[in-house]
Amino acid sequence: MPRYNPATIEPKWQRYWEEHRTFAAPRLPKGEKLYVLDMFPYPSGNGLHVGHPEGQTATDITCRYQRMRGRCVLHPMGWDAFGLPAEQHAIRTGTPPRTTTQKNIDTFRRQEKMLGFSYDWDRELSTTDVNYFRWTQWIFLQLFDTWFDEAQQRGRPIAELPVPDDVRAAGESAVRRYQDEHRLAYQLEAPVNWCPELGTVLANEEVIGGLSERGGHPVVRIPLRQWMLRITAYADRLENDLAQVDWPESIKALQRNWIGRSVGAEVDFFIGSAADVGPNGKPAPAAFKAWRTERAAKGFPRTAGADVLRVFTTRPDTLYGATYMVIAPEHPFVERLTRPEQSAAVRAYCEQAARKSDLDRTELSKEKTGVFSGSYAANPANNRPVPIWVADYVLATYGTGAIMAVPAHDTRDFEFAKKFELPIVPVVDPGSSADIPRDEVLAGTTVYTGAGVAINSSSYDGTSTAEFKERITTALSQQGFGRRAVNYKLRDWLFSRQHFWGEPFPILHELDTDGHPTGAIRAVEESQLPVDLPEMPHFKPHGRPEPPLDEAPRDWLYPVIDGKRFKRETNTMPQWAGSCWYYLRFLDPKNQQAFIDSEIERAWMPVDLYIGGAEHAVLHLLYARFWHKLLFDRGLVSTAEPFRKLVNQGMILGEDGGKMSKARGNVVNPDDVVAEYGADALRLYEMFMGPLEATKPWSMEGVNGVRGFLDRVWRLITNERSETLELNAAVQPAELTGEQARVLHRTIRDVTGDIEKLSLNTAIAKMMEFTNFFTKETVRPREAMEKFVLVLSPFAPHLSEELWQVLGHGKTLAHEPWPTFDETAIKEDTIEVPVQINGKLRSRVTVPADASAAAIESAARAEPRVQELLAGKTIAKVIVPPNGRLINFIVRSEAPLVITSRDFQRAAEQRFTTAEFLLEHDRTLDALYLAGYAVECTLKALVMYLTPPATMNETFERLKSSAKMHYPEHLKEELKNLDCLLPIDLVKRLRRFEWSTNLRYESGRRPAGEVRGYLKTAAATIEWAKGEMQ
RNA sequence: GGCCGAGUGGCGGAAUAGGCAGACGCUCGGGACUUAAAAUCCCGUGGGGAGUAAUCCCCGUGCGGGUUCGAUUCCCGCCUCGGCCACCA
Repeated sequence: MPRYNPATIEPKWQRYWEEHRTFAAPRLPKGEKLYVLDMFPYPSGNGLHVGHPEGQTATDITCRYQRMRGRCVLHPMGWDAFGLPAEQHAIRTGTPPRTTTQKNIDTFRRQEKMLGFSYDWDRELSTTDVNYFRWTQWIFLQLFDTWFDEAQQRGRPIAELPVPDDVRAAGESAVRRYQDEHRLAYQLEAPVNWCPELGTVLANEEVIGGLSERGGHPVVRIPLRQWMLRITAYADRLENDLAQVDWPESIKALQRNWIGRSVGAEVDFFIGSAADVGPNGKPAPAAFKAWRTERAAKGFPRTAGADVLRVFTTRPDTLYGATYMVIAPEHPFVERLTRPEQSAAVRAYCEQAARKSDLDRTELSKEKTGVFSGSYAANPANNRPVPIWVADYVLATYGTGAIMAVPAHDTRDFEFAKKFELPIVPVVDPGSSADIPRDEVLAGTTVYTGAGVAINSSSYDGTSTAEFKERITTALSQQGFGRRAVNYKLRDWLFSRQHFWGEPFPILHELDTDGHPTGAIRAVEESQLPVDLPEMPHFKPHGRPEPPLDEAPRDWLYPVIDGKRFKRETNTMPQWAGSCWYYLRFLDPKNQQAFIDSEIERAWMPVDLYIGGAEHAVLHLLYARFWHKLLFDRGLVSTAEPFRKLVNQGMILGEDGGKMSKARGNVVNPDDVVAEYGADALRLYEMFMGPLEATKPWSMEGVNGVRGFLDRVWRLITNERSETLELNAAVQPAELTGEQARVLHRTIRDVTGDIEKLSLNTAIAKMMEFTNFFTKETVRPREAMEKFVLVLSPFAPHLSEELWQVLGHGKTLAHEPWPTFDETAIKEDTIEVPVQINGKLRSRVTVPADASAAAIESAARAEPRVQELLAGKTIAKVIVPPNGRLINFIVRSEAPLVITSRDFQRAAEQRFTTAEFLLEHDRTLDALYLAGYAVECTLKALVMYLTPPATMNETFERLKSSAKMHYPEHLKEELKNLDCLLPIDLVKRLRRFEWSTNLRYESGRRPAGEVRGYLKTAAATIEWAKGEMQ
């Protein structure tokens, strides 16, 4: 009694694939290559999550399909295994992170294999393998050895960096320092986010609202020496090259947003030296004049001197409206600019700001705070002195850390100016428009941030905002006061972490004879790589920002090279490092000579399809692209972009519709699902849930549903009643009937198209339709069954392999050619064409598939029901769309309206309303006309009545005269009968009636069939209205 | 506050170069088989209405407008939900 039993079938085929190395990819592609990649998982202690197989099944289906299409497919899997949890586990239990990590990897590998993905397991790698991270270190050395040539917009070897003569003259160590300042990997003493709880420094991206992203612990800012990567140098290319990749627009937008390019101008405001400032804190006019003259002669300096406050603005056109300036509390000039009388207030403010966490700054954002420094700068546009304030709404880390404040045209400046009663001078006239209170803008009581026409701007008055920007930027640079400038939100990448469980930096710090660092650093020789992690005696945090590796054994920590003692860099790299290039290592994972063989790289790159979660939409993808561009610039890879096509899978929610989490108790474990329903059912369900990109809730009933489908497929082909595994008797070597062929070929065509579009949920629906059809067939031609099994195989590979074997095949179907379809077999002889009348579906006609528009029309006209509906009507127009999939008759009624006084009389005799009477005698059009007319009259009357100063009598007279103009004589009688004057709550009642019926009817667009429903309402309304009037 | 995305039956979702709304699945209801149950198979399942019936009609894709012979699809204006960023000058 062999029923479908995934518990035996699935391990059997997994073993087969492994033994036969069915999915091993060659060193170099044979034929057309396809590189399909999943974002490799972090092997957490919780094991695989149902979210992982979602994207992985999609890539697996693509791979299995493309293999059968003859593509040479590379599909690898590995582990992003450095990370904090293993280290924290080590601190708690003393278990070395490598041990924990290995155990987790083993669990993940078992689970991945359990799901039957067609990975080439020979290429498995982990970022924590020494053989892997030695090359991560090697790439870091490339970053260390590269500077960015702005002019050429590319990274070049540091040896090619032009060194200014004065630096060269100052000696070798000056040159080295100059080079170190220009490397893509450089050190910086910077305020960093120190999290005492985690014992580490975090990147800005890892801090959310003043708390650590992981664990939610408080974070404080302290200065510390850090490694930085100069990603900002690549900002423009990272943005521009988005144009050449096939990624979702939303992800591109996220990246652009993160890079945050904005175009504007830098402008210098003169502050002068102490000697240039008068007793009131304002620059002395003479000094300012001298400065202006000097600037006109020398131009705008590259770096701002001490005599100016440099600002960045995207609105140089509002320069005349800059009535004050603001500098960040961390700005280097704060102390200098603070006048004695303000120093207590400023110091208190800055101390308070320093204590504030990011969270506080965000939460207090509603209320602006700040303090006057006592000093002034000179506005270069109008030569007026403007006060300089210190406020934390200006960020030290963006632009120059100082702004010119234009309260009339910037919301934040406006709020600030209001609070501190600073002058507000409008310089942009918004012009008259309905939504903008122009008067208030011109009075300075409302902020306006849009474009307009310049005012209060000297000779620029009347200039449009866009033109003004251009002109003033040009003028400023001619005068030496400013220049065009571009700014980015993107900051350089803080690349060091104070963890043990990460890649050590291949960097040595030179020590003097006393064992103190000299400040000089050098790279570890390539030949000395890898720098492995030392055995650590313990993993206890020592509570200082220095990394755990500071406690490493001395022989590791203090190497001696050429008789000189060094100290190793003890920071380690962040988890992002390993994931920045793993897609390259998969191509050549065992190479001991190079990070990748360049022939192999050229042959397989780029990644053709990359699928993973949207949580990596910004950071991982930006970092990886950055590294890739560096490698590209250094001639180490052949493509400018690593990932040609990117797809983000959506999140899978718990059955309760919330995010899966232990706390909610709604986590679904793949092991359980596979044990109960099988891996094929899990795979199929995850694809059937909905579109890949959508967020979808899990449903066990849904899993059960697709399992039912697999059961039906099993019964379709095998004989479940037999003792042994054998074919169902209905499966015979028979010719396909026309309909069978149509179903088969349509299924092949649709599934093929859907896989190409990654529309996998609809692909499965098509296969279900196939199964539903053939289940009813008593003869199931073998050919159809075989082709169907091949089509199903990318989705449910285990079941398909088993059925393929039952169908008599000796080896795996993984490399069988993908079935082709025959368009002529799909074509039906006849098609059913919907017939619309006035846009409403009324009937269908069956016509030959190749029928012309004229043939469709005559067939439609011949249809009895259509004839009935068109009887007595004039066909104004017939529409048949080019594809011939529909016909629409546009008709106008020319049925004469024959409502006579006799009708009214007889209706009254039979105690009907006139409308009811007409309806009773099948004179629906007349009845509708009457009803609509009556309702319209009622409405008109209502409107007139409600319009003062009309009295009831006046209203009635007006109504009658209006009726005289538009309506036939005999209907006026009915109007009189209505005697209409209505109470207010008729409005509600009428609203429910679609009174436009009348108008539409008059224009002939309403089909007669629709009349009855309206009529009832209308008749009832009239009746009710009459009642009201008594 | 900014950017992006989404609103369709009891549920997950189909269908958009504008053309039969609700494919496929779940749920639920009915039936067949069975001593019975499970399993399986068949039928029905957006709401409302008319009819003994075959069948027919009306409404219906978040709300309000618009374009069109025809709008879930396109345009304008809102509402709601979700995601990301958030004082970026």
